[in-house]
Amino acid sequence: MASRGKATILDIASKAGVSKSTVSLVLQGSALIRPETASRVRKAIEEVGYVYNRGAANLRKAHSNVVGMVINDLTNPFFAELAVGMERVFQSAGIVPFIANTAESPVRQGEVLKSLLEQGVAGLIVSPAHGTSPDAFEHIRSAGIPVIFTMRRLSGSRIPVVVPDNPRGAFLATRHLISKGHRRIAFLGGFPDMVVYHERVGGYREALAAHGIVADETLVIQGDTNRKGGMSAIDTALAFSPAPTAAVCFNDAVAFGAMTGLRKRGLEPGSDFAIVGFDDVAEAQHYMPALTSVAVDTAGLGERAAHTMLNMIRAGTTDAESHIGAISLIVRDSCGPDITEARRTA
Amino acid sequence: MASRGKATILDIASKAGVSKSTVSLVLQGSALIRPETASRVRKAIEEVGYVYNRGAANLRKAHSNVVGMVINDLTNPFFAELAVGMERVFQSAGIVPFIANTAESPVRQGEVLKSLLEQGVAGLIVSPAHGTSPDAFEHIRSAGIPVIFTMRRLSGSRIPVVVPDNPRGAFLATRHLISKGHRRIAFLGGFPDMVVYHERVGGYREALAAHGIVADETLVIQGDTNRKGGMSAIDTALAFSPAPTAAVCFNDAVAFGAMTGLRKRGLEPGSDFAIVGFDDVAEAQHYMPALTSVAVDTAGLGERAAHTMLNMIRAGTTDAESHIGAISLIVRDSCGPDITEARRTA
DNA sequence: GGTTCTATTTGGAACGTTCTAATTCACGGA
DNA sequence: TCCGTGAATTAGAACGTTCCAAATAGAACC
Repeated sequence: MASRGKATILDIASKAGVSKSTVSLVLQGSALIRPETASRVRKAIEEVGYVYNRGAANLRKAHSNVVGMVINDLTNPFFAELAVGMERVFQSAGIVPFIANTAESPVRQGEVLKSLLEQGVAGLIVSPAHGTSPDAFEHIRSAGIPVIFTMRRLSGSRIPVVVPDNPRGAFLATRHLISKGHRRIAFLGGFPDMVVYHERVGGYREALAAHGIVADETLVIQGDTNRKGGMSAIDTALAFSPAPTAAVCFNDAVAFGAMTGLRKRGLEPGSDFAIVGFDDVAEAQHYMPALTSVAVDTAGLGERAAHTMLNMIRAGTTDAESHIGAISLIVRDSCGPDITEARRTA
Repeated sequence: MASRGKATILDIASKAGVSKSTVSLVLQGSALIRPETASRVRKAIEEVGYVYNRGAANLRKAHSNVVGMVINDLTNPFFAELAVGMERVFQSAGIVPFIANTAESPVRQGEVLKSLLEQGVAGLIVSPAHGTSPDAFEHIRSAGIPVIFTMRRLSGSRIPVVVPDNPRGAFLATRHLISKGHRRIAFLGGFPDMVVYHERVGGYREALAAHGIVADETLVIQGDTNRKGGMSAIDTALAFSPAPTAAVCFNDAVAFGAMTGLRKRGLEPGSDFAIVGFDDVAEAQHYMPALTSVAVDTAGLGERAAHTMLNMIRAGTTDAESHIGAISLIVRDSCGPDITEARRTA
């Protein structure tokens, strides 16, 4: 049946024999109205199947209850895990996160952002698409809407950031390979126009330097930060002579790709070539061989970002402390045993 | 600087020296207003950094431009792929999909749905959480909001559905194993309160019957539809005597779990035990061994669902044809070579 | 009975759009 | 001069909420 026009606060007011103001108060759980009246109103609400019109409310209220999560690649399970961590926090604060995917396209990102803004979001948590210009966000921020970057940052931007300790992570990963006896170690994936890339490559170089190994710049191989990028990067790496015996990968996706690439050439990851990943996605521990990776506490970062956002919203500010999350190296099987002196120089 | 109150249509009207009606018309790209005036207005819009208030507009307009995608498990890359397919279609129609995750919890799903409805969505594409009661959605539908189920259906519901041909997929998968010489074939994962489960188990049974194999009901092993579920299901399966030599898995996640479980017991998937998955997620072809799986054309299903939704919105109806997507078996390495008579009866 | 409280309830003006029904203006024809 | 026409613009009433200020009803006090 469902009458075409949806029920409004007015309908339920007349049904309950009170004024619209009273209904509004009940909806907001105000202590002002008499419990008895309140329950009568609630009953009426139930009966007509009323649904609250948040758009109308936001017209009067200062801010909405939705924050946007703008994510550059939803098919990377890493971001899904991040989203899940955030949702937990937001849920209990009564605010609803809407997730939008930009598929790594700045254009798409612009559209998505526009929509979210039109919808009147209270804040934005963003992992910016590759190639984003920083202005876009400064603009939003200076309009008074809190923005947090997560996992990626834009150079020169003053927007608060929640990221893992990338340099340290890459340092630990590299040091691990060195301690296993490797000397020719490649770095696979990523592009120099991402800040994260410099952070991770920086940690890698630092570790090499700290152990007196001269970095061979040809072993730093750029590429897409997904499986495919990993497969082609490992091909490039193995073409050098002498070839590297190990690689630190930009992230786990690249690492999985690199491992597949090794197998294609008849090399077994772990025993023939050591691989370390970054992110420690759920899949890492189930892979064959299980992937040694830098764990970034994804869900924790998500929660942290969500909390920070909550505080910004409550305080009505667009400023916040950035957070650099602790990382840890999870050693599994993909680096194999220590290599012998013979192989090292082979 | 950014003055606290955001600019409205009125501000830009006075700035451009026209009425608010004119501005509104310009915003909607009406042909009524003189191009010269239009560009003057657009200039003013640009200058003040005006952002459209869709909430206010929706108060007058019939329906909004957002549809909700409610997904039961965003960490399953399968759903991310599905979402990506939908987004492509919606984007070009000027409508914005907001994604929300229910983490397989009916309670969470209820909350998410409530929010979406309050936000005034034009439609809902839902992969219902495990344990959802059908009433929840009939309710929404009878309020005039188009709902489509995707990937999963609820028994007894009249809501249109976009799903792969599950019985056929399971049939093909099972037949493939039979043709390889297997006779004791398990079915791993899923629960009988999901319609999909019955569809897939049904296809499995049908294939067995078609080849004159008596189904052993103990080999149909229920469990969670994720990696962990797969690991425990394979354990259960191998405890039987005689043990099965092959398994059809509820989905790829279960298949990956099962393969990990096999390795834990020193069995090699492919050569020692044959595995077929369902969904053919991107990872399937990169796994070791590459997973034989039933491809469901994920992106295509997503596009189909989105198109159907678009039509429903435009036609103002809550009815639509259901769509059963064609499937195909992708044969890779996880079923190994044909088994010998000797092993079959071992 | 009149006052002053307190506890509830309510009217009405926003909020930023859209949309219908005017209004205005310039022009050509009678 | 007056009228009709059509193009361009506009006033003003919605839309469904919130929230301030004000109203109402008892109860308590003198």
